[in-house]
This record gives sequence, C-alpha cells and structure tokens, in this order.
Amino acid sequence: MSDFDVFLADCPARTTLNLVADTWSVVVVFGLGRGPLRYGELHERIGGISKKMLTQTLRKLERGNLVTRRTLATAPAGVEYRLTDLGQSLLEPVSVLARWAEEHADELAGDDGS
Amino acid sequence: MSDFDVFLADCPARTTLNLVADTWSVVVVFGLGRGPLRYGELHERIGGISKKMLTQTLRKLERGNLVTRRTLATAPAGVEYRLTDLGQSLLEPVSVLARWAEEHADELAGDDGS
DNA sequence: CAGTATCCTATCGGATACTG
DNA sequence: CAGTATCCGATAGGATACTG
Repeated sequence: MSDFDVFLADCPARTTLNLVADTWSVVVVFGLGRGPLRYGELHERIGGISKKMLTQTLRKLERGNLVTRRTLATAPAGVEYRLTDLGQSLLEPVSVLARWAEEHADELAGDDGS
Repeated sequence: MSDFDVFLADCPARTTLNLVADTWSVVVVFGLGRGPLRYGELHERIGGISKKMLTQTLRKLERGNLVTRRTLATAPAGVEYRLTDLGQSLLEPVSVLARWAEEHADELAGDDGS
C-alpha cells in the first residue's frame, strides 16, 4: 500500500508513470533485462531506435535512478549500461507488458495509428 | 511463444507496444479495470487529462479493439466505455505497471523531466 | 452529456554531420 | 566507440470555444 495514486495529476506516481510508460523506455529496460550492455550493443539490439533517442532515453532513465552508466577500461574504451536495483524491480512489470505485446500483436485490429 | 519481437522495428509487436505503452493509455485502461465507466466519469477519475486527449486515447484504444463504446438509452443519454476481452487481458500488465509506479514513486531521484 | 474544432506551443524523433 | 549538435517535419497535448 502506498500513498501514491496514478489517477492524480500532481502525484509523484503520475510523474513516475510518465517516465517509464513510453515505448523506448520499455524496450530499453527490457533490453537490459538479461544483463549489462554497451551502448552499441543496445543500439544494435533495439531495431529502429536512433542514437539520439537511445541517448535521450538512457539519460532519462539515469536521472530516474533506473540505469547506471559505467565507463569501461577496455581498449577501445566502451560504456556499459546496467539496471540499478530499482531498474531491476521495474524489469518485471516491463517484461509482462512487452510479452503481452508480443503475444497479442495479431489480435489488434488495424493498429495503424491513422 | 509468439513469432513477434518488440526489438524488431517493423514487427507488429512494436506497433502494439506503441499503442499501449504511453501514460494515457495505461491510465485509461487501468481506470476501466473495475468495470465500465461513462465518458464523464472517466474524465473525472483521471486527473489532468483534457477532453481532447481522453477522446483521442479512447478512439485509439477502440481502433486497437481494446475498448468498446456503447450509447446508453438513459436520460440524459450517456456513453459507456468498457474493456473488451483483449482489453481485459491487457489490464493485468497495465495494473502491474501502474502499481509499480505507485510503490516506487518515492525512490526516483529528480524525476522532473528537465 | 459527450464530444468536435481550432489554435498554439512543446516535445518527439529521424537525418545528417561532427567530435574526443 | 559513444556520443553531441543542428535542422526539420510530425505528433502530443493544453486552452478555449462551440455543438447536438
């Protein structure tokens, strides 16, 4: 039981939902679900995302304390992204949603957003 | 197991995710979770949503076969929105996400989207 | 009551080019 | 490799006014 309510406009729960309830956030968190990935690996795994949106989404998730960024001491140096504990706790909800999308994609009528 | 994959740009699963993975869709579906509601009731329950976005979101969900619209033969006549069976199946994922947002809202750092 | 129509701004998001 | 900078068109989304 929490004091927060997504139905209230000014509630932190709503702000939180705004942060995580969008396609790119869901896919990125889902993508990091099996372990840390480097920027390029994420970019490769997530079809159709531009570097701009990937970076923007990662920064947003970092600010929300869902993801951490770590510079690797390899050569050539890379950057690794990893879910925080909070991010891990989000993984479950996000996975459920992503799997729902995969399992029911063929039941949607004309899902062209015209 | 389905053939669809949210990591693929052109996969129907991605289109589906685009349809449901946004704040208003989540809140509206969550709001209809306890049973059908009239337009005005929805508008009242969901803080901060404009009539424009409520209508737009409902139409989008209708097109996706997640919600049905029914005109009531009452006086003064109203309109009732109800989750379809497919919408009901989405309720679970969406509820998990909404509850996560409520339970972890205080753990996010500065979640102002600056 | 349940919308639609219009206006206007902010953000989304791809394309391209550039950097340490 | 992992970004940033800039440009630009498309969409999100609030405000207000109007309608059957």
